[in-house]
Order: sequence, then C-alpha cells, then structure tokens
Amino acid sequence: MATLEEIAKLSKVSRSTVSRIINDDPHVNPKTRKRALAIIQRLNYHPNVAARGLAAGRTRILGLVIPMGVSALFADPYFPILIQGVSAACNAHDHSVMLWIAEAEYERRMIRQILHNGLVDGVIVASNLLNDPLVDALSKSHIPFVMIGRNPEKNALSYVDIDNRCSAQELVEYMFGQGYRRIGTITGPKNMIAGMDRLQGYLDALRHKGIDPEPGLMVEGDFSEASGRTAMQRLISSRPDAVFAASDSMAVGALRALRDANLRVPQDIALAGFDDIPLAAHTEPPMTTVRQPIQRTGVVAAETLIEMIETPSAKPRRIILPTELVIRESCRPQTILVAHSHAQVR
Amino acid sequence: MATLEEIAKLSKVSRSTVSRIINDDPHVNPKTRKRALAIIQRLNYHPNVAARGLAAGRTRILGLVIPMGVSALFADPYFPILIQGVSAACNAHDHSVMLWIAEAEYERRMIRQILHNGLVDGVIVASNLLNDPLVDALSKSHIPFVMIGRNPEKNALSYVDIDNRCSAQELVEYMFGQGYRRIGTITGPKNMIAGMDRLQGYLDALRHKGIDPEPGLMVEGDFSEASGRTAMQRLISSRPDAVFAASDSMAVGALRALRDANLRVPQDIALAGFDDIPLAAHTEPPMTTVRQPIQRTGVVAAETLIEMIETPSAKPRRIILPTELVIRESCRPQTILVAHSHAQVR
DNA sequence: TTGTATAATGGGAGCGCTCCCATGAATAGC
DNA sequence: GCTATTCATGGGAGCGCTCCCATTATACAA
Repeated sequence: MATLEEIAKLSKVSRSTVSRIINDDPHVNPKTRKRALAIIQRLNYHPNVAARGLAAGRTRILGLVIPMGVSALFADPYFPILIQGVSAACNAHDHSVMLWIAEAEYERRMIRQILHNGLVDGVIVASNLLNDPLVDALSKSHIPFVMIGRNPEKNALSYVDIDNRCSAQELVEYMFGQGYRRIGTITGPKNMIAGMDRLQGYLDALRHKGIDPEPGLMVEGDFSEASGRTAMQRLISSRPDAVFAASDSMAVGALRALRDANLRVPQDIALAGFDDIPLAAHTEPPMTTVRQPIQRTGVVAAETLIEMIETPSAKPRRIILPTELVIRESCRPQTILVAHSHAQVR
Repeated sequence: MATLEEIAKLSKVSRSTVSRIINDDPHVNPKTRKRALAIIQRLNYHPNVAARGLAAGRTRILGLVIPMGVSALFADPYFPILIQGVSAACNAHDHSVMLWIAEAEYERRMIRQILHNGLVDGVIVASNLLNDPLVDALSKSHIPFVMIGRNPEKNALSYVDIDNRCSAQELVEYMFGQGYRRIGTITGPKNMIAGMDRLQGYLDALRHKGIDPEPGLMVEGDFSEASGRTAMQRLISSRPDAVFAASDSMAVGALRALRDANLRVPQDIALAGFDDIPLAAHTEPPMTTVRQPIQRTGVVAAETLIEMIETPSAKPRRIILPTELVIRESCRPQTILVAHSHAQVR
C-alpha cells in the first residue's frame, strides 16, 4: 500500500506538495500536479483514512444511528429506504457511513463510542423517540448532528422532518370531503413524536369540522401491521364509516381485519394510511395515503450534516420536507370509483 | 477529549502502562490497573480509533457491501434483516460496521476506497452476482473477506450460504408429494447465483420424478413482485397445476396475477415461494415456502470474519446454514386443507 | 539595479496510539 | 550471598498524514 512519501519520491517533489495535490490546494504548479497525479493513478494510491483523521481531525465519515426497540421495525421499509438515501448522499459527497443499529443492550457503550472515539465527523440520529439519551449526550458534545424527525422538547437542534400534523389534517379533511362522517383513527405509539403529531392532525380536522372526538374511535397501535389488525378489530364495534391509520403498515393490517370481518373497503368502511410505502399501491383496493419523501429525507439529512461540518455555525438548521396526498381507491365513495386512478393533489 | 498521556499523568504511570491496561495486557500490577481504571472511568476516556488504527493497523471496523442494482431491492426485506444480523454480531464483539451501498455509478471509486484506505479490518460482500469486480479485487488483496452466498467460479473463497439447490428440490418434491404434476417455475435473474441454484433444484426434482422439463413452464423473473406477476400471467397459458416461485416476493406477485385471472389458490393453481419473508405468512392464502435464516446469515458472516481477522489462516471457511420447509395453505390439495396450520417439516 | 510582493515548494512537528527494547525491582535457585 | 529469571514499568520510534513556517524561485514595480 503506497504512502504519500513514496508518491513524493517517485514524482520528485516533497510530501507536502503531494499532500496539497490530493487535497486540491491551488498553490501547486499545474505541471507538477499533472506529473504527480499520473504516479498516484499508476500506483492506485489512496490516502490512509486513519492517518488523515488523526492529523486533520476530519475523517469524512458520518455516523448513522437507527433505533431498534423492536426488530420488527425493519419489517417496515422506512429505515431501509432512509439508509439508502443517506448512503447515496454520502457517496455523492465522497463520504462514508458508519452504521449503528442501537440495541438497548449496547446503548450506553455505543453512545460513548460515538462521542469519544473521534471517528465520525458528525452524526445522523434517526430516533424519533422522546428523551433519547443519545440526543442528550450529543447536544452536550461539540459533535455536529442532525435528527430525523424533530423533537418538540428540543427545538433548538437541527432536524429534517415532514409536517406530520398538517399532512394528517389534510388527509382527514379530504376524507370528510369524500362524505365520510364517523372517521376513526389508529394512532402510533404514545412515545413517538410522529405518531402523536398525526393524531393531532386528525383532531385538528375534527375540530375544524366542529366534531367532538370520540374515545371509541381512537385506538392506539405501534405502527406495525399486527397492531393495525388488532386495532381495527376493536374499532369495528364503534361503527366508523372511515378510518385513518397513522401508518400504511397499520392500514394494511386494518384491511386484513376488515376482510376477515367480511366488510368491504371502501363501501362499508373506507381506509387511509400514511407513508406511501411501495405496498400501499398494491393492496386491494389500493390505499389512499400521504406520501412522505423517505429517501429524500436521508439525502437532505446527510447533505445538511456535511454542510454543518464544513461551515460550522451556531444556528441549527430546521428543514421540513413537503408531503403529498396520494388518492387511491381505499377511501372513495363507490359512486365515483374509477379503476386504478393515480391522481394526486397538492 | 482525554488522551492516553493525560490518563498516564493523572494515574502517575507511563503512557505504555495505560496502553497495556486498556488492551488487557496481563503484565500490569493489579493495583496499578485499578488506579488507572478509575481515572479512565472518571474522565470517560475512550481510545481514539484513528490513532489506534494507524499505530496498530487494526480498527475493529468491518465493511459491509450491499449491491444496489435496483433500488427496488430494498423493497424486499432481505437486506435490511441481513444488515441487522451483521450489526448485532458486531455490537456483541465490540466492532463497528461501515456500510457501503454499491451504486454502479460509484462502484469503482468505492472498491478502491475499501481496498486502499486501510480503514476496515475485513469486508462482508453481500453480492450474489456472478463476476463481481469487487470480489476480484478483494481476492487479489490481502484483506480478509467473506461473501454472503457462494460463487461457483470462486469456490476457494470464504462464504456463508444456504443450500439453494437442495432446498428448492425438497420443496418441489413436496409439491409432487401433494399430488401436483404440471409444476411450473418462476426463476430468479440469470446472473444471480441463488436464482440459478433454485432453478437447478427444481430441475433435479423433475428429473428425479422422471419428468422432462417444459420450456413453457419456466419463466424468468428478477425476484421482484412485479416480475412475479408478469411471469405468472405468461405461465397461465401453459396450464400448470402448481408453480414454484424462486422468491416470496415473486410468489406474492404471482398470487395477484392469479387473483386477477379469477383463479383460486391452491384449488386451481397451487403456489410456493422461497425465503419466508414476514409477508409470506400473511398472504391469502398463506404461502408455502422455504425459510432461510437471514439474520443468522449476517451474524455468522460477521463472526466468521472477525475470527478470520483474529486468527488468520490460509484456508477459506465455507459455511452452509440449514433451511426449513414451511408448509402453509398455498400449496395443499383442497381436501386436506385446514385453516392456518403452521406445521413445519425438517 | 534593488526591493517587494507572490507563487511554488520543502521540511519539521505533531496528531494519539502501539510496539519494541531497555531498565530496575522483586523473586527464585544454587 | 550472588547470579539467573520473572515481573512491572518507562521511553523512543514510528504509523501516514496535515499544518505551519521557512526557503527559494519568479514577477513586477520603482
């Protein structure tokens, strides 16, 4: 494995000059640069990342932390797509990504490691939990980081998010617009911000319509398909004419519960989800939902973080990405049902 | 951020002694060790990974490379679960994982980076392509690596895999045992080893039964749901009484095609898949399939790699993990159909 | 010509660690 | 009691880079 010094010797210049060349320093004679570059190419030289990190304090590595309360989280394609976005952006900006899947068991050690081993230039925290100890530790440190999903208690931190509340409100108002009146909801878990925001959006829509929320029409789930199914089974007795599930996975579960109960969608009970996972377009009937730009979220988070690392400034960056209401057949009065329309509003 | 030297000063010993302590070297007086350990704890000291990597040539970081021909690969939960397995094993063995999602666009640069930047101690390659240039490059280097899925052309390399061929054969023979006679197959793509092996298993089962393969009963897919659907549409005209799809995702697509054609499963055409993704248990009817231990594959790959790094030896490790035939309702003659049985053989 | 910017380059120091060798103290063997 | 042996520890060198300062070469104005 070649070193700077070897390249220097072969190109008959000093170590320093070669260093300037590989770091795109303008203070190098073009002829010298060209000559050295040829040698670099020929020897397939790549600077040693560890040495670079040690000397410059910069590694071009971003940390990505994914929570892992339940391993079932990976049944949902959200995190895989997010990871892919982060990775793509890192590739494009010549960075690498270090992945930590946070198992509670190793959490404390992992936090210490992330904070103190000096390997990553910054961290993306895809934890949407309230009170994440990693976020606390990180904000006390000087390491740049961005969260995926904002935290209402820590509004002074950088984040990339969507407007869960407004998006949910918009969807539920669309459902009202379709003529549904008794709209129930399957919520996300209480300790997850996104879930609570979507519930707020649902409540906003009801209030707007002058309708009092009914406890029997609001059942808690945990974003999983299984929980959606159970929740729907309980909801049926309250006789809603439509149900808004706070995630597509739960909506799919709900769909199954309705099929088991021999109820037709949307004729007997209409259904809508949230996320627009790939499956949502292929359920029977296809699911009306809110598309959130998952991959884009990853890309923007990585790019924002790199920017923060390169041009440090005190002020946190708060980014809200737009969502899109996706209208399909699961939530449409029978009379205007057209086969597989993919019209989208907003 | 504390350094070794600082810890040394505070504990009134030398840098070397502290280094021995954090590396569990036995040649240290227990009292000295205890004293220094207290300081280390108090200052929350963690050795700098870059410095360590530079000095010792070992970083305790494993690289994980995932191919990314189609971004749709992530719709399938295979890779997420694999990643999780690798990550879990790394956590347990105090290693970290560097994730590279190989986009063709950056492939060459990525290969160089992996090989030459000296950051990872070893690499796990989850590419099941024939002729992966990364595998070529890696085998010319001295970097330890293991492949997920073996490569028939490079049998001298280390890998973790399942026996795709035998598992497929066993499944198809089970289908014959259920009384089906005209069994078709939807294969994986031609350049993927796992797909070709499963096709071989199908052919083995036919030969065993003395049945000549029929071109019209073998249609190529690409492991995706969409391709399964298309393939099934073409298969229908050949009038099979059962179809073996080389992945559950394709089986799900096939199921949709059959539903569209108003054919019942398993009464009109029986269906079986491969992988046992979570969805397979929840299709209508639930899917008969072969369960492969995906997470376990990741764990074993990581552990094997760590072992290879720690005790280098010339000989490659080849590991085949067991699979399990999972019998559900999609492939069972109507007469013996019982609701939601989860019996499993082998 | 002399002086003074400016460009191009070289070399030392040092990032935080590990590894090796040297040293001194304690213990054992005769 | 004196030399071997073991144990505990210290300090130098060096991993491959970046950063800073010094030096030399070149250009341009006075």
